[in-house]
This record gives sequence, C-alpha cells and structure tokens, in this order.
Amino acid sequence: MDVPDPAARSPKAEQTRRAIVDAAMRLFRGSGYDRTTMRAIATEAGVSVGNAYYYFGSKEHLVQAFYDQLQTEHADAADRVLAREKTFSARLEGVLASWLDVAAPHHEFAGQFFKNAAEPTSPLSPFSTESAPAREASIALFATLLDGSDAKVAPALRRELPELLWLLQMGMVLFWVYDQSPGQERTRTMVRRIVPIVDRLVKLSRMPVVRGIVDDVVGLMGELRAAP
Amino acid sequence: MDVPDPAARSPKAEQTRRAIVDAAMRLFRGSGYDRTTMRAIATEAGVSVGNAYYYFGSKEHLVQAFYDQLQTEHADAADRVLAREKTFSARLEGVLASWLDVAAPHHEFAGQFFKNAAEPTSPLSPFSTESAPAREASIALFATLLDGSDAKVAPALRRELPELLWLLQMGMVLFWVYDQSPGQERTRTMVRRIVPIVDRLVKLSRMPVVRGIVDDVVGLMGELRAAP
DNA sequence: ACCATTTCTTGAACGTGTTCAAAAGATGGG
DNA sequence: CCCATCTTTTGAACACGTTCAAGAAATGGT
Repeated sequence: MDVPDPAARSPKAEQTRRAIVDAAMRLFRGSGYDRTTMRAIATEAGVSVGNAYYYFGSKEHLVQAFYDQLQTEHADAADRVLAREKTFSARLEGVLASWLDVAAPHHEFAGQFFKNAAEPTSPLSPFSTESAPAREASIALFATLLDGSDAKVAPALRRELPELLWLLQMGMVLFWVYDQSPGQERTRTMVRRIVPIVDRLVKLSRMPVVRGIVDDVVGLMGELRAAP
Repeated sequence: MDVPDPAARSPKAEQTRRAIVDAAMRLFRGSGYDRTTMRAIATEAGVSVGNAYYYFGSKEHLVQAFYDQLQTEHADAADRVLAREKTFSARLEGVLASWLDVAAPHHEFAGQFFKNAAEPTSPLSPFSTESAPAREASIALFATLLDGSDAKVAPALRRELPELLWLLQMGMVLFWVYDQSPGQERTRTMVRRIVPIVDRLVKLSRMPVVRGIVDDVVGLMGELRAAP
C-alpha cells in the first residue's frame, strides 16, 4: 500500500513509474477502465505486476494521474476563456463548456471509474482530503472568474459564490456522467440554458426581498464548514 | 445473469430465495458490504454459490432487496408525518428527517455500496430504468406532500416542484453518505436549516421578479425531459 | 407408471485485483 | 574491494465475484 516518497526518486525509478502510467493511460483509453487488467498494464509497461503495485497502491491510484492531467488541461483552457471574455455569463459558460471539451474524449472511461470516485472513502472523491488541492485550485479558478467579471454580487454572497459555482460544476459533471445522448449534447444544452439563469440569480441576490435568503444560505454554508 | 420470473415461483424456490436474501442482509449488516463474500452468504443460507447466482444476477442485485425495504419503511414513516403535519415546511422537514431515521442504522453499509449505485450503468442507480418505479413512487410522495399542504405555489412550478423536491432529497442523501460526523448530525442540521430556505423560495416563486427565473427553470426541465 | 421438459442445485474453474517473501540491483561507508 | 543497508523488481499465491457444464428434483402430459 505504501508508495515511495516522490521527493526521493531515482531517475531510474521515475522512468519505471512513467512507463507504468503511460501504459495505463494508453490501455484505459483504448479499452476502458474495467476491461484493462493490471496484468495487461504491467506487460505493456514491460514490468511485473508486483512492480506496478510498488509504485501505485491500487488500480484506482493509477486514475489519479489521468485526473490530474484533465485538471491541468481544463485550467489552461479556462485561462484562455478568461483572457478573452469579460462578462460574468460568458466567462461562466466558457469555463463550463471548456471542461466538457477537454473531458469529451474520455466520457465512456469517466463513467466507468466514476463509481470509484463516488465512494466516500476513495482518495478520488472530490470531497476527500487527498483531492483538497485540486478542489481548492478549482474553487480559486471560479474566484478569478468572478473577480475579473462585470458581476455585481451581494457582499455576503461574494465570499461563498466561488464554492457555489464549483458545486454547480460538480452537478454538471454528475449530469454529464449520466448523459447518454450522442456527444453529450444534453449536457451542453443544459449548460447553455442554466448559465443565464445563474446570471439572473446573482443579479437578483442584491434585491431586498431576496437578500434574506442569500444570508440564510451563506450562514448555512458557514455553519456546515465550521462543524466538522 | 437471467433470473427466474417472480410470477412463476414455486414455494420451495421462494423459500430458497428468501433464505439467500436473509443471509445476505444479516451478513451485510454485521460485516458490511465489502467484507461479506458471496461464499459466506451461500454458506449462511445453506446453499451453493452457484445457487445464489441462479436467483440473483450479481452481488449488487442482492442490495436491491435492501433498497426496496428501505423505501417501504420510509414510505410508511412519511405517511405518518403527512397525516400529522399540515404546513409545507413541517411536512417537508418531517419527510426528509424520517428518511434519515430509517437509514441511520445502515450508514456505514450504505456508504460502502454507494459506489455501485453511482455507476451510470448500474441498475441501482437512482436514474436507471430499473429503479424508475421507486423513483416515481418517491416523486409521487412529494406531490402528496405538496397537495396536502398550505403552500401557495406558482402554477408553472407546481408541476415540476415534486421532482425538484426529489432532487433535493437526492442531494441530502449524497450529503449524508459523505457525512462523517457522529450520528450524521451535520446532515440533520443541514435539513433543519435548508427547509425554511426552500419554504421561502417557494413563497418567493410567485413574485413578479422571480417568476421569470421560475419559468426559465421549468422550461429547462421540460426541455431536458423531452430530449432523450 | 413412464418419459420429456422445465426448474433448481452443485462445485469446480476462470479471470480479476492484490499481497508478499524473496531475490536482484543500487548505494555508500570502511 | 566488501559488506550492510536500502531501493527496486519479481512471480507465485490468495481471496474474491462470476460462469458453466452437469446433474438432481420437480412437473406434467400420455
């Protein structure tokens, strides 16, 4: 289960590690997660099964590499969107749509390993401590999205909105995973139509009648964060 | 994989079937889903492994029985709540809280098999065609909750609100599965505080400014339903 | 009573993810 | 150069979910 300290890796070890990750990626992409066996990955990488387990605690851990790569690709694509677009809704739609773009080639694969990420104890779970860095990076992206936009947000909401937008993205991912339409066209439709709604909700958040609810929601989020 | 038609079951077969389900429930409850093996279930039930697979296509299918039982228990508890409470928020909080009550003893077990339910292709997925009856029963429950309450809902929303409340419950279940606080106290807090928010949102739905958004949301839901 | 057909039951076998003791290789101090 | 120690690698073995050919038991028509 234990894995060598990444800081102290000999070049040879690093080479073996990469060979295993690359082989896994190739096979996952070609045959899907379930149909790719650890034996096949080891053979493809030119090592023994046990050696793969020396570097990766489980088959699941091999997916983390894929996960990281996706996150990086999305961050790049999102940066390009944010450099180009200035309005809140264009920025939001661009960021969400670019996630769909980078993830599209992996839809089937993603559906197969989604069950692993869903398990509460899994390190791949978006709520796990292991994925906290990725989660915070993603929330920070939505903060940038917001800061550089023309949106006028109720002050109370400003602090919590990035996390709420991240939750929106999680919802989108959930929808996408279950989306069986060709090219996941339904998810794209959903995004295109939900962004204006969010935009209007944010605008409404400053209205006196609505502000009470906003405060409630913000208060609840604060309490839940403090509790654990 | 094929399983005998439930309509045409001899008493003997039914007895064997029950023995397997009961053994599985006992062991699941005692040792959790993952640590309970099909061999142990078969031994406990006094049959062979192959026989268990004659009645249940997979280990996952054995969970369906647990699932159904939970649903039935919740429906009963919810009925008692709806007979007692008349205001919308009391009914909603009662129904959600009673789900937590009936599910509480199985929190650990539920977390373990949640990953199976999360896989899009799984029959246990709340969005699968196999669980459509359970899903529709649950949505119908929320329709009853609404109809018998004092809530004045915008007409456009009335049709979609039961499904939205069902989605709220799905969100609660998700939160609950990940909730590691003792007795899942955080989820209870979340429910207690989110119900008044929903209540206010529903009231707000009739306001002229908000009505536009409500129409958008309802329109989006209709479109997504029509698409597949 | 007999056979044909269907229903039910068995246990060995397969392929899988994972573990582990042991070996091989690398490193560094004397 | 040699030994001790640490890192890396191996492949056999384990436990599991699942399948399947074969047999046993029930059923029903003649």
